[in-house]
Amino acid sequence: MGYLSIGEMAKLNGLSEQSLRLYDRMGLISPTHRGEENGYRYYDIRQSAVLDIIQYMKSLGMSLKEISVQLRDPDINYIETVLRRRQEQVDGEIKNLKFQRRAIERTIESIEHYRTAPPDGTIVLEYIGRRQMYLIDCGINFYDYDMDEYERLLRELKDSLSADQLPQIYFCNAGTVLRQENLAQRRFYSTELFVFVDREFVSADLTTPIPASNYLCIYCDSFYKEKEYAERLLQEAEKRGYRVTGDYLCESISDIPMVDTTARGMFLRLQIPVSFA
Amino acid sequence: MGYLSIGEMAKLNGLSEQSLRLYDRMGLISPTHRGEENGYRYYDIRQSAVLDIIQYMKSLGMSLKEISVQLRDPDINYIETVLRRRQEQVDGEIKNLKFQRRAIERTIESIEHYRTAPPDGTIVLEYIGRRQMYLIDCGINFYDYDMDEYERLLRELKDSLSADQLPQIYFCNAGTVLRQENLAQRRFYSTELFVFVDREFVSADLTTPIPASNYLCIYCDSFYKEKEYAERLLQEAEKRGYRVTGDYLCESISDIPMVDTTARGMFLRLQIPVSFA
DNA sequence: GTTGACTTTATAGCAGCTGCAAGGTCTATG
DNA sequence: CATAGACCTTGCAGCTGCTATAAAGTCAAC
Repeated sequence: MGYLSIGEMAKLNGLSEQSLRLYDRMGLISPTHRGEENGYRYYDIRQSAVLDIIQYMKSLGMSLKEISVQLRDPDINYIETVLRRRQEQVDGEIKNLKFQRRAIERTIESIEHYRTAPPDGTIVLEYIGRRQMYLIDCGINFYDYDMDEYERLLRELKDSLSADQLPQIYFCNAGTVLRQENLAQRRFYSTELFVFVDREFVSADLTTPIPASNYLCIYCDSFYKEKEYAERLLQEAEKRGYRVTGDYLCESISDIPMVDTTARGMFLRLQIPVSFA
Repeated sequence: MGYLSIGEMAKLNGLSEQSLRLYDRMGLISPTHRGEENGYRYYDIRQSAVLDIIQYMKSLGMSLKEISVQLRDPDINYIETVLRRRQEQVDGEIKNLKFQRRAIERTIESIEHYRTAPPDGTIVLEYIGRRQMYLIDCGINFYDYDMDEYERLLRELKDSLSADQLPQIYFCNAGTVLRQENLAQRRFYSTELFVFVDREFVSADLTTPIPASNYLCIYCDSFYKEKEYAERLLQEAEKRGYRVTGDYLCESISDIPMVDTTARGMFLRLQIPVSFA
């Protein structure tokens, strides 16, 4: 009495007939009976318990092969090991997803910023809140080189990020620092690259805080105009009677959507913190 | 000057040569040059920017095909849509993983419980803290039927769980309730199945709280001994002069590791809440 | 006896790679 | 100049956990 055909068993347990056949072939679970004449698979409803276990083990990230080994020769210690391994893995995945979640927010904000950004060459005064940067010193003055070398240095930044277990995703918001004293003397010398990161996600000893301030900013759509525009920025600050209060930043805005398949699409916001006095 | 071979490009960007060749074939990114004679791929380091974008898009869950479309004909609005879609997806995944994380903890506890559990037939008094159960009324008195029907009802519970968007993973901790008044009259009539769930993860209106209490418990290794053991439990309570203060529960412990490939491996803890007086 | 729902096996495909084989090429050293 | 060893090319097979399809056989109901 009461055997279930493959279709009934599948429906009852919410999986496909194909999966049941696959599990049979892989030795996870075979029907208790086979039709003598027709070769049909007939399952006992109690085998649902095995399907539950299979499902559970799958959710633990075990492969079908591993599962079949466990079903054949169950080892509770092994299961416990898998559970603990999986627990750590899940913790890691949660952390990653939280990173990613934040990075996506950041990109959306960045796109909005890009959309509303003034055209190339515009100078504006903006208040920018407190930020946190992840900084590396690459030991090479990139102003002496061109785009190629800059790309090479970006790779270094990228490697450094991943060495510190930070998600690559922050990488879309990179930039460079020019120290206040160098800028004052029009000396384009800098070896420092950064990405902006989140204070709440990245440990404090890896990051450098940038205080909130009013910034005099100029928007720029090419890597090659940077020096010229920076000069304009300084002149404008002087004209307006602002005092420069910190380091100059060259921030790349919305790197991602600016796709140019031969080179990095650039939209930069060059900025210097200023006070009025 | 300075073209990169496929190996250099791969190393620089932390992916395999095979992947670069795949991306070429799929039309995501082709080397700017090809060796005339030897057919070698030569990349421009600036193409790293494209690889960054590809990586970013991949992390957004886009397929290589979608990515190639976007690279060919970028649409910032589409990107934003993908970003928002991905954001929701990430939120869902985080929620799921938190569920899973908790369920794994629960299973590990369950295994530990199983390891230290007394042998079949032992009666002990245990304090059990507050619990939360997800309960369904299946409308059928399962004491009138055997294991087959019980399996069928478990499937119903399972469907109900997934209809309420709860993870199947809780399913490993199922059990049945017998109301106090029925037990008192030795009337084995119950239509209620449950799984234990977490208060913090499952909305309150889906769950029923079980207060903390001392429970007189008997451990049982077979479905078929339940009635007999429940009777023993009642007699023991009487002998010790305890008063039954609530519903009887039949809780299955560590369902998962008890693998018997023909039927559900059972280890039950039958329990009645009692007070002394 | 026919219809239509079911079953069987076998085979191919998916995505995003990895790995291998067979063959050609580059560069450095002897 | 020869040769070794690192590199490159294409093409094909394989991985996982399915899904989809085809061709053929079976069952239950009318």
